[in-house]
Amino acid sequence: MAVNMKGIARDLGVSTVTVSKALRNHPDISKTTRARILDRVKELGYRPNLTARSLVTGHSSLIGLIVPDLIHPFFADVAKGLSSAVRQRGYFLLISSSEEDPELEAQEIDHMLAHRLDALVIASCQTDPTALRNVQRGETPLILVDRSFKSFPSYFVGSDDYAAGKLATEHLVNVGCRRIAHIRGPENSVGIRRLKGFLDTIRRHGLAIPEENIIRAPRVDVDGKLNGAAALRQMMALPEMADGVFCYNDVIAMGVIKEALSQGINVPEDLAVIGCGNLHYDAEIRVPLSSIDQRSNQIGGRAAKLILEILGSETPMEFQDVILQPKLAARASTERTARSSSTPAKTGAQRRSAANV
Amino acid sequence: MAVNMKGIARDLGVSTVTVSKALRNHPDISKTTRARILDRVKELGYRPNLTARSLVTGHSSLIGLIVPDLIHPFFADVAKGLSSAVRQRGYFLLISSSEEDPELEAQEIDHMLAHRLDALVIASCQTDPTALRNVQRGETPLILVDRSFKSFPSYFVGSDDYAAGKLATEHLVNVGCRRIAHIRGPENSVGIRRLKGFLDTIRRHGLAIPEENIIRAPRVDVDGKLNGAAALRQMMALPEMADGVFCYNDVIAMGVIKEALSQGINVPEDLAVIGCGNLHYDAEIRVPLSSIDQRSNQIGGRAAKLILEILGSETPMEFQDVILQPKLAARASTERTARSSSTPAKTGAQRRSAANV
DNA sequence: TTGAAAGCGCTACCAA
DNA sequence: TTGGTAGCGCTTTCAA
Repeated sequence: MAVNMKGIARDLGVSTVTVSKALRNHPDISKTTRARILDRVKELGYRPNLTARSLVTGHSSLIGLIVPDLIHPFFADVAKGLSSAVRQRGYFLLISSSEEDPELEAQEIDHMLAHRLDALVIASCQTDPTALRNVQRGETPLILVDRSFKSFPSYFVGSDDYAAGKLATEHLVNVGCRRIAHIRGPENSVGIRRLKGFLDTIRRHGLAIPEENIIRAPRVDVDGKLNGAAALRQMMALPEMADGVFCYNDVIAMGVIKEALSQGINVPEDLAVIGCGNLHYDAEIRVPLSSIDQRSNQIGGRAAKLILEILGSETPMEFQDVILQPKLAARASTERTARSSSTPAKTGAQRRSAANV
Repeated sequence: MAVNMKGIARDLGVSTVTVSKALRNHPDISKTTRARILDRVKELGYRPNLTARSLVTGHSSLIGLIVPDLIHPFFADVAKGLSSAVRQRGYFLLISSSEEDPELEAQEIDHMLAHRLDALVIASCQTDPTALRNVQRGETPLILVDRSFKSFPSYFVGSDDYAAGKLATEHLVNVGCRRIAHIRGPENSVGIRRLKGFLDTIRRHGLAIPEENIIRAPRVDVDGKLNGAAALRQMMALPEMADGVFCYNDVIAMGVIKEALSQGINVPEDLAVIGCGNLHYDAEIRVPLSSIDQRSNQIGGRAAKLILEILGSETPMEFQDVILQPKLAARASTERTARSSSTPAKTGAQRRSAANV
């Protein structure tokens, strides 16, 4: 790798400029010269130093991606889609995880920008958008994915979380649930919108929502299973237990199902459960999980498309939101025939004693 | 971001050299000068251009990682471990997926090297190591993970696949299996060593291995579930069906279990099933899956440690292998009391008709 | 303690 | 069609 353009130029008795142009298929190099140069390049296994090129051209062919968790299948999906879409245009992805820590995320943003990225994609865990605002002050286009911020206009690619909440809740109503609970997510755009979709749908159907049927689960994306189980126990402690529950994500839903079964509550007969994300947990779990597919596999690709547009446009482009429509994926965990809401419900206590027989 | 050292130097009436030194805590800058500079830097939100720095220093603070699949939980684990370990030292990860395509992998290697990485980590899908040999000819340290190559010495971090095969098979023997099948993986170091661990263990116990009990599954890491199901049907077609099976990975094992249950074969009573990888599929599947934990969460961290050693060492370091020892994770899919091998076995045909009753 | 000069490997610009 | 010159933003070296 110690070989550089100067060396090749010297070997062939041409100038570095000629080599440079030949390598980039510049039209004003003669066929024979180009051939000579390419031959030598191949012979030496030479590759132009992209660091040097970046310094001159001002673009790095690097796109940054910061996600809260690299292992989470949703973000892995996003990363994969983004990576494969930009690869074809010669970009690489600089990936980093914020571990759901706003402070760490801010540091990583700062560090990434020092690498002079051509674009920065973030599924941000910030509670307020100050750090992101700083990015926008610079010259690196910022694309938010999954999570956005009120009163912070930006490019955004994500799914319609309000619609997700609506779809899930509507589905529970359709299969006959009348006392529907929601295990809600964090105080970010995603959690808030899913909750709103839930509430509006419940209201539209004239159903009641006792305050205590909205359950708050901490750290939903990390300890989901444990939190789901805990949330279920919380639900059972209520005087009138729900007959359906919309869970913020699939992992929580799985925790709910597991705990329900071990407490003698039948899913879906006693409790219909639906998650959100549709993240490959479908097939082998004991009760295949109904979920809302939020198109995680498309988000990366759409973000890539948006980035390429932004980078290709001469004049500054206006911010835009790309909102993907979620889709119901109904499976066994909500598969029951609609029954009348007049069926008297067992209380949590009743259920528990039934389970202990 | 249009701000650079020259600007700061001009503003403060010092030279760029002074600014540069102050930023890197060079000892020979006076306290007051340094303070003045750092103040101004903070005021402007200035960050040194790492591209320019790289060009001069010759190192990029970039580490490349190429894996066959970004979504595969094993590689996601590796990526996460690697990323978090090198982050603290100021490195970023340039990540790319080869999609299990050797040609594409070779291209990506080439492209990555053009970015003048400080190290390159690959879970390679090459069938022969020529492309990797080319990397070693250059100056970028190459670290293989998960998969290695015979007669290609290099730095390597992975788990002991022979031991994994041995552990899994030993466990099946211990729970009473006597006709043990293996759904084998690809013709790479991982597949071959797990197979060898399997074969040696079977032999050591004086058990028979009819040729047809070693089943070959294509594309094990992509269509695992389908292939697992197909492999099970293949097993059922044999005159004497196995009573235990060691599957190359967890996803195949899940496919086997699913198909077995739907064919009326009880797991683990009729067929004990063990996978390999221990990749978070444990809890909610119908029959919790026994597996071999291959320490995927440690591989990235160990690779990082090795890289930092290599980069820190003045003299060229010798190649070394870091081999992590796998561990049995026994769960329900192999949980049966050892029974005598004299129990007559149903044939696949008999089982099938039983299932159709 | 500070800074002038040189140069990392490449590309842009303009002249030949 | 070719190439000399300048310079991207920084660090290194060495002289002041």
